[in-house]
Amino acid sequence: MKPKDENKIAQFFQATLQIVARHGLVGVSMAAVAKEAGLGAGTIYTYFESKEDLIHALYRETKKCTSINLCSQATESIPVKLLFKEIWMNFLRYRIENYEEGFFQHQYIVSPYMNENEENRMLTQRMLEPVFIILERGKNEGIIKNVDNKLLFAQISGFASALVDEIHAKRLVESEFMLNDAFAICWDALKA
Amino acid sequence: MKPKDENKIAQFFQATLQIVARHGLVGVSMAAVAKEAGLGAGTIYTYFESKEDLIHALYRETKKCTSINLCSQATESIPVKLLFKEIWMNFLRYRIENYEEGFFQHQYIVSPYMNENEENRMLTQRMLEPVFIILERGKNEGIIKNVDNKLLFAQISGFASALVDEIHAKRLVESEFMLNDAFAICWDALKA
Amino acid sequence: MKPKDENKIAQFFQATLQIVARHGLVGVSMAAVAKEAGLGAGTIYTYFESKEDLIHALYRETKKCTSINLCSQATESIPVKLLFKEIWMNFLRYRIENYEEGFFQHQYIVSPYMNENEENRMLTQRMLEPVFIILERGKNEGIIKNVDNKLLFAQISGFASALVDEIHAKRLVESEFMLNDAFAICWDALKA
Amino acid sequence: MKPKDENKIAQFFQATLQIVARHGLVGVSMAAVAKEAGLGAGTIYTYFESKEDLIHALYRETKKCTSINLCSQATESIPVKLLFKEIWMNFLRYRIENYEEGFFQHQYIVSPYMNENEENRMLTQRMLEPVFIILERGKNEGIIKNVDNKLLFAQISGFASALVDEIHAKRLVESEFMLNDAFAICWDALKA
DNA sequence: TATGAATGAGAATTCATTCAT
DNA sequence: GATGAATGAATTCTCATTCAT
Repeated sequence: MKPKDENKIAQFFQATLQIVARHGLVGVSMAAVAKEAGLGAGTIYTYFESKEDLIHALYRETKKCTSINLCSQATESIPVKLLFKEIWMNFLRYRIENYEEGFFQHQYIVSPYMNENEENRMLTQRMLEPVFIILERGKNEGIIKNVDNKLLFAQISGFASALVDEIHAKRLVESEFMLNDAFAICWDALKA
Repeated sequence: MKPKDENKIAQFFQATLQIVARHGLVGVSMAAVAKEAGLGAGTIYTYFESKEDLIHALYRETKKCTSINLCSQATESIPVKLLFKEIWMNFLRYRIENYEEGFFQHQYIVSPYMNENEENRMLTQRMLEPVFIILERGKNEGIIKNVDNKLLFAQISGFASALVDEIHAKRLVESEFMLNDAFAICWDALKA
Repeated sequence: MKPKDENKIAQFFQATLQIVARHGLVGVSMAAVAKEAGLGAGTIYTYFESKEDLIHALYRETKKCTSINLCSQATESIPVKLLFKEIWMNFLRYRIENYEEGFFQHQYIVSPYMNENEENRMLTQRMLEPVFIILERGKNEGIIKNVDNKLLFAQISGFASALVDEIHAKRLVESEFMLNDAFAICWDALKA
Repeated sequence: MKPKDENKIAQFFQATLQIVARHGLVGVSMAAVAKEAGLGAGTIYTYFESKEDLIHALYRETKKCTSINLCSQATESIPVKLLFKEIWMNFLRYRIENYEEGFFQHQYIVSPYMNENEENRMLTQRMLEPVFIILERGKNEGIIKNVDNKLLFAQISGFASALVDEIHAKRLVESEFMLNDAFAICWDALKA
């Protein structure tokens, strides 16, 4: 992959995201991506070695985007609950705003692609660490249940995903009020 | 004359489930299903009109299996929390035992298949109703948060799915103890 | 082919004729023939060695039927024109009445089946002979053009086929009057 | 970029024509067409949407070729008989020279393809009109039988087809002499 | 470098034929 | 003998990838 034109890479990423949103990861064909991007099919191979490479790279890219938009303002001095709430709200809002990214990530994780790519599996783990650290802080302060972090995290992420899906499907209407209810549920689940 | 062998349907279902577990819904090819089932490729078409038909039918079948193993012993006289816990535990245990079924269902739901099949979309909704009824009972008794059922349900199902995945991936070890912790988390989330 | 049940053979012939009439020779599948005949697919193989065998046998059968219904009343003493007209009218009426037979024969002749079957090619030639004999008589009497019989015969058969098609398609309406016009055309073509 | 090569369309048309000539319309498989054309099977789909599309397009193409080689020199001032003879001879010679085209057209017409394609059915009708106009002129001048044009046309086309077949099969030898005999037969049939 | 035409392996499906019942 | 389920070769078509322009 020769980074001749960063702009084209972004075009291919965006095109792929759109196609996945419309037809799932199964619906991604190189011809479709090229058409959606308004570029030639052969051109994809100037920037990506293969279809697999494109998909894996897009996963890394979206992961990076998510993390950048997450913890930016968070500092250590804030009380655990407030810190967690800020991150939680940031995450929810980002996911709602950028539904395609999350949808793609989910399809990727659930697909054989994820299994084939050790690097991205580790990346996925690494991105959870900030949350694990907060959970540890909460446990030390005695305000979060003293159980396996993975249990707590399953609750956080599972609920968040299901919630975003409901909002995107318009079965739940996004509002400050509703998100506060949702956070209350999440926090009660974690609370010692 | 050799009569249509209802058993073969089960063989094809099982084969499909195995393939989905190994290679995802994308990995399902009629040739692969036939091979896994130890039968000829053409034979599938004696029992299913098309690949789509096979997949949709398998979804219906697994949904039926899940529901049968869920609420059987539950009666109205039991306290809400106990009733809910029984169903929750039944569900979790069934999903852990029959991981492939749940994995397939998830893949089906996030795939274009689900969208194409009105009947199965309605079936999916219908199977949630028992849980919604319990949530209503809990709200009436003032022991469950008085918020939109869909919010509560997102928590229940999202957490359960994530939990089952962690257990299947052996990142969490199944035990009565751990499941009790998990249920405590879930119930705290719902509790008023 | 064991002639256990002549009746079943007739059923398969009739079924094949119907299918060819509806979907052409291309539309003939053993399953379709069996279904139309109301018999099992495997049963066909009790009476015919293969699909090819069925088709070739049906051609022979229809040829036989045509010839039987053609010349029956004709005798040598009748004047050539009257004799020819009787046969011509018999043929036309038979073809109109039994359109499927003629349609099948045409499809057969035009298909690779005909080429593969020396026997049926010769049969086809043999059945023309009575007409050739009449043409010879007419030439000897000086009332028919003294040109190659094949030229005359191309006119007779080509016109007859096209005519039957027009009548079957209801672009021409069958009537004694019209058939007489048609015969006049045909005879003028042959007449010295 | 390699531009779409209009020449390849001609290659696929020619290949299809050859295969139909050898094995009939039934013998046309996309693999066979590609092989005969010396191109990849997938390439056909760059130029045609489907097998059906290829066949229908080829029919239109051959019809266009036939008509171009037919009436070119014909003008209104020529006597009906001469005009008709010129067209008739042109047609016969073209058909003999380009037997595959006519053979394909015939196979197409008697196949289910024709029925499925309204456009080509209408095209077929439209191409007959010039002949119908001549027949009308002949009737007005009292030199052609005053009967339904479709009857006259059945004679013309049926005879012509049968004649071309005989010549192609070498049962009749093409010669100016023979063609004149043949035309005499045809004209006598039409003549009042 | 960008393009999209060309390729052929692989997908779903059909169907003549066989064979267990 | 009759049946129709089972089979796998063959068919149409798709699509990741290559390559001539």
